[in-house]
Amino acid sequence: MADDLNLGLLLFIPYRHMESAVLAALREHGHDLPLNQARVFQRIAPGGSRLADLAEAAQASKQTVGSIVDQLERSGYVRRVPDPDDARAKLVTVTAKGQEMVELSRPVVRAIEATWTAHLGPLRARQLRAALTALREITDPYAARSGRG
Amino acid sequence: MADDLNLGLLLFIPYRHMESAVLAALREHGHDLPLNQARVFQRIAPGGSRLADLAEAAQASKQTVGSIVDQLERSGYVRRVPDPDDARAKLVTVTAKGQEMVELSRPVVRAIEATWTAHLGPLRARQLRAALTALREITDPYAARSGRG
DNA sequence: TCCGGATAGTCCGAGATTGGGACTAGATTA
DNA sequence: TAATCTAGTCCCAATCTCGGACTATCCGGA
Repeated sequence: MADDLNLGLLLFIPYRHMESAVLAALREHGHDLPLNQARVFQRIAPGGSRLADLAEAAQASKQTVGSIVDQLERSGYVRRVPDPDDARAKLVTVTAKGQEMVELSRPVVRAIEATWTAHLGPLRARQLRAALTALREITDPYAARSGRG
Repeated sequence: MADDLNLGLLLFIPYRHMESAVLAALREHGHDLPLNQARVFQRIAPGGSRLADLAEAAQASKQTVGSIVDQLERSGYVRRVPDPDDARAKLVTVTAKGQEMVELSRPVVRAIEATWTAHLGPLRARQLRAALTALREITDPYAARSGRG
């Protein structure tokens, strides 16, 4: 495995790095979000997402995601609102406090991306983003539905 | 978030895709490896890894990784051998059965990488791997130590 | 050489997490 | 209208996770 890691792990390593850094920064600002909550939270679409969609995106059961959303709701980051299109469903939406957290994370993400860009050079950094975005088309089953709102 | 996902999530999506595919393929061959076990297993260096190193790589506590290694050991995928350099330590090494699983996963990884290459074109695919490998230098705290053996 | 402090791994136990099964309410199809 | 499907929730048992404490061993200094 040493030098020739598979692309999967190669993707995971910087992902985890970014994730840890963002979570650490949020923690310093008083938002102590566990990993599982963060992973669900970041998947919420701008106009809100259904539980079942979040479960699919996070590849976890509805019960699991339901309990994570409970916690996010108790902490005030999200809210469940009725889905106007379907009375059975609810949309998990980001509250003002949740939005504040999103805003807080933005500069951290930008700073790390800047580090990466410095290391790779602007061209390769752009190419990286472009390649990953293209890859998403064939690797994100959730992508098709994520434009709600 | 919609179109302009942060690089973190952009990295995670194809990673998860690869991981699921490999695990599903292994399952079809009788190797039913849970996610947490797979994530530890894939971090074992060719010559064996210490528990503490695996814990750092997986960003989990020693106890957690210890119990995961217990399971991998019970299933016959790894073995603990004394570390010749330090009588306190043990090296977690991959057994023949574990190696078989590694071999089994190789073609699956290659197949998915081929799909990605087809989607991106050979040049961009090469660039992607190169960029990720370069990124590892500044995002993998474990990289320095991972060349054991 | 001996000793104090650091490190590798393990055991224990409590709290959190996860998901199967079953349920209600609402949608959809015939 | 009835049969069927789907969204979300409740209950509960199994599993997972990790802080704290412990033993064995290593390392550096006197």
